[in-house]
Amino acid sequence: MANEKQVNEYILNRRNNLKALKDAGINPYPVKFEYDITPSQIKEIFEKYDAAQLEELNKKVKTCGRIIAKRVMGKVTFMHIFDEGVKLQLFFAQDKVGKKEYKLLKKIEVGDFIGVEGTLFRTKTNELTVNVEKYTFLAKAIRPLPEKWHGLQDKELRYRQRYLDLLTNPDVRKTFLLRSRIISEIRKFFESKGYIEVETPMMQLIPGGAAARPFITHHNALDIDLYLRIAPELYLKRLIIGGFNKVFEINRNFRNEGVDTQHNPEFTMVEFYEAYADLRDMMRITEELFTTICDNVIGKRKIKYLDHEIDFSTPFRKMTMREAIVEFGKDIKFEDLNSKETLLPIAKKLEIEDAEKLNYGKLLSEVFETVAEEKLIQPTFITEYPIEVSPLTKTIEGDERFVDRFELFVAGMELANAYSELNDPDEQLKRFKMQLKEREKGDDEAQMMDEDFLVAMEHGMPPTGGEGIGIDRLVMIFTNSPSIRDVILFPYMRPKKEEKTEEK
RNA sequence: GACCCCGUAGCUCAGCUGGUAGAGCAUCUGCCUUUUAAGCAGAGGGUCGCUGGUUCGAGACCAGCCGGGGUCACCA
Repeated sequence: MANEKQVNEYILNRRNNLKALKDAGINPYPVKFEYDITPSQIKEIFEKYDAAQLEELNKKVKTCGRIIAKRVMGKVTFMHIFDEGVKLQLFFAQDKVGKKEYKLLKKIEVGDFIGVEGTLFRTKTNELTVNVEKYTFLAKAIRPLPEKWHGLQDKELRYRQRYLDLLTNPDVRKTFLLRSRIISEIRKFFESKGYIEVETPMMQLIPGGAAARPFITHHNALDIDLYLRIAPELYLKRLIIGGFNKVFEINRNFRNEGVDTQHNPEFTMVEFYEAYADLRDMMRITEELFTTICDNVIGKRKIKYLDHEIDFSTPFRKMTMREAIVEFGKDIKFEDLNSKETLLPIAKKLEIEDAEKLNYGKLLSEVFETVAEEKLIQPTFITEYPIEVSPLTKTIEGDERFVDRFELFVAGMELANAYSELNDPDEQLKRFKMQLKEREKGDDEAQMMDEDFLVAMEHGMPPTGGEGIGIDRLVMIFTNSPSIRDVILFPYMRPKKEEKTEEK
């Protein structure tokens, strides 16, 4: 991407050095370097040896990395290379590497990759260092790296050029390492319980399983529009019907909605289903999963998140949606929550938009979100969701208005959503029809009818518990990150407008 | 989508009440055999996000646009 405007003195200098290396018969981009030890292994193994021990050991190493600092002192030069988050110092003396080789060192600069052979020793200031005898040029950088001790601060550049962020800001590297370990732990957790990992379509004819606007794409050969999935739910249930009793999927969902500190258009969920399980089982699994991550990845069950201390000790608190409204809402009584008529004045007072247009269940959810959601700091299961907002969930015995569902809240964020899955095909048809009516009323997030899914369910679906957990938000909590962008390597960014480059 | 804040050298940042641009790192030249934010001496580097406007004069003031951050709305 040689942009005319970006050809500046830095790039010119570096290109000149590149040419000088080539002229000296050096391949600036060789195929391979056979190292026998990495900088981090050197630090790990030899940090405990003192100067005298190292001298006696006379340990030869062959290692490599990216140059991040260079200090020329006449006929000796110090460099630091960086590899896998670890810094290692190199020492070059003209006497040792040879006059010609030492002179060529001038063409090697910060950002370049280098391989070295030499012996380990300690400098006067006691730093473990490679006394280089031979070096090999590994790759040339023709753009400079960001400044060395402030790192890259500009948020826009950090997100757009995450590789620079990762190189210069150690905490960022840590966050993404932790993310990787958390996902690995989640995978191990489900596998150890006999779940199998599956992959279901990302491109769907009918985007089901959640209430959200989808992205639309087009298949040219078939000349049909397809949707990027908003959830894998309906496909995972087809697998339960197909006799896989425990399945999970860790993958991306896509929702065509606003972007903020808790929402990215594509985000990662783990969704899992277990035949013959119900909502209580899902609660237990959720508690166990969170404590497993605490124990195996973080090392403790009480963690700091922003201004809060979050305590993942089990059991997590459980409240019904209505109980939460009464607890956190001012002057709201339980009796007020039983009908649209009694809810309306409360909703109006809370300035909920178009409250009179909402049905009972939506109104109740809106009131809950306004009054309680952000106050649910400690892990809390909220249960008994209204049927109107839960078209895929079984009702509670004895009260047809509510369903057997929970959402888990931590630090005021929705982290998980679980159901005793609806498996009665006639009831499911009724629920889809309810959704269609809402859609006709203008709710473009109401769910679409999926007849193929209904046919699957008509073949018989066992009682099933299912759940989805938002991995990005979970990682936010465990890495103390205030924004979802801090836990997604390449978050959504508006494309940069092309600047017209005038010819000169 | 609304509102608030931000955009100055490769990077990190100053720049007053409007008077034609500054520092540190980095780069280039020279010196230097134990430095680590190496040091010393010197040099170069800018479409002040973009486009208009006000003004004798704009990095600064005004308008619009582009990009970013945040709050709210939306997203159960």
